[in-house]
Amino acid sequence: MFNLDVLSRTPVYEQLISQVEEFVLRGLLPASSQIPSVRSLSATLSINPNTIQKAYSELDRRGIIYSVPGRGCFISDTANDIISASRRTKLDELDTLISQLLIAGITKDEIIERIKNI
Amino acid sequence: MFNLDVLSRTPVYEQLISQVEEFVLRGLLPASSQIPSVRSLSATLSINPNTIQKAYSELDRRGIIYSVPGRGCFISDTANDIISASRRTKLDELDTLISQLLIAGITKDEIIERIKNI
Amino acid sequence: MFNLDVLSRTPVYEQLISQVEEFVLRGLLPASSQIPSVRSLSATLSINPNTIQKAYSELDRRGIIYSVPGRGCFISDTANDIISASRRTKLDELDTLISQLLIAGITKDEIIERIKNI
Amino acid sequence: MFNLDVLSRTPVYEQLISQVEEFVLRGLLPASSQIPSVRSLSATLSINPNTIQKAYSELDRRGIIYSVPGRGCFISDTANDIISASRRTKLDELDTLISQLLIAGITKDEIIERIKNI
DNA sequence: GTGGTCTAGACCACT
DNA sequence: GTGGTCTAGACCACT
Repeated sequence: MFNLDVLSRTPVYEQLISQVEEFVLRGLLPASSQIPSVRSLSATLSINPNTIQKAYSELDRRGIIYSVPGRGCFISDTANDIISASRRTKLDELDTLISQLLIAGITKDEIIERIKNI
Repeated sequence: MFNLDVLSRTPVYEQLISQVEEFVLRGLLPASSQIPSVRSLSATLSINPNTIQKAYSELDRRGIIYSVPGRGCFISDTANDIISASRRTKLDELDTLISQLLIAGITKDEIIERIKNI
Repeated sequence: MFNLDVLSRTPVYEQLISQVEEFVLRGLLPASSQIPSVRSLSATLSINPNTIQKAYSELDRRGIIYSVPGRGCFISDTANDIISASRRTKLDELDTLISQLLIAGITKDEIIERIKNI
Repeated sequence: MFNLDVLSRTPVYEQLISQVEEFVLRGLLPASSQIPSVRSLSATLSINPNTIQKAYSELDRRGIIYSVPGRGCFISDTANDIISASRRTKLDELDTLISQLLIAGITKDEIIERIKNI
């Protein structure tokens, strides 16, 4: 299900969050559906359970999943909305920031070049 | 001195702010030097004095110029530092935001495409 | 709602800013609540829309309201915090400045007399 | 000549700076006049020489005195102007800050009460 | 002369 | 309808 690269510069728990979000947006993880438990995912992916827990805690904090002690973790009803809103907000912030940079005399080409080098 | 395009989508007062900043960064407007009065610039550029005033107020608020009622407007001692720091901060914010967008599953190409269309 | 005195030495737009802040601090304008539109307030108070706009722009710049073109102006989630922090900062600056004045040989009585005459 | 109180909450070096300034403003220490050496003042006042040095360094940094290695420290030609300008600047800052506090809804009485308690 | 505030009113893009 | 920008021009206090 999940495809993590432990050698990537992007932290594994961020990769996991991204993939859960991606699955929700694509309808592969609908509201109320259960996601793998920390322990099973840890075993399947050979990832330290603390890393899985860190990703799940962040998803829970953002209201994308909710955990029921003793039962497991489930996709919330508002998950799709929250993820969509979050991306829209970040893209809006990007537009605002780019506008400010252009006003500050930094060209689009300079900005794009910088992004390519991240 | 200043070169404004009233037909541009970028507001005239923002163009003026940018150009004052640019001149400061290039050393053409050193600390303590006086910039044209609201009225004289209004006449030279054929721009309403209110528009000039709006740009000058913003520059004053940001500490780049200081205006002395009855005397005129002057480049502050800290102008260069403030402008440089502001640009650095904005570029840092850009890096942070791009990282978050990448984690959110938006690709560099999508981001660059969006920037090109601003 | 708002109570402005056009004859006061304090500019009308500053009076308006103060009163919005006061209402926020007192909980009369909670986060996300909409404030009157530029035009409606202009009509109600018989104040030019540009003056209202000036106050709203400043409140927006400070993060106390956010304006959505075409929709209206709304109290931000952080409005209360921003206003409180700003006041605390200004009082701290006052303490520092007073200390420097005392060191410079200016007495408390002279300072208080000066304040009374502002 | 100088009258320092080691028990005061105001640091001794600040007391010394204040008194040099006061003497300059009153014309008791005219331009080019020599002030006591660090060592002699340390002995006369029974103050650690480092404390005297700290005050002199600050006065030198502000252009109020200049030290000639091997000869001693002297009041600069611009001392009086610098001290006067500094006090005027601080009083201007006070006016600005008080105005902002009043706009922020804090009353003169509250400000004066706070100052009395410093 | 200078900057700062304000009125009166137009036009724009956007919801 | 909404906010944002801009023109045209008046009046103020201050240098």
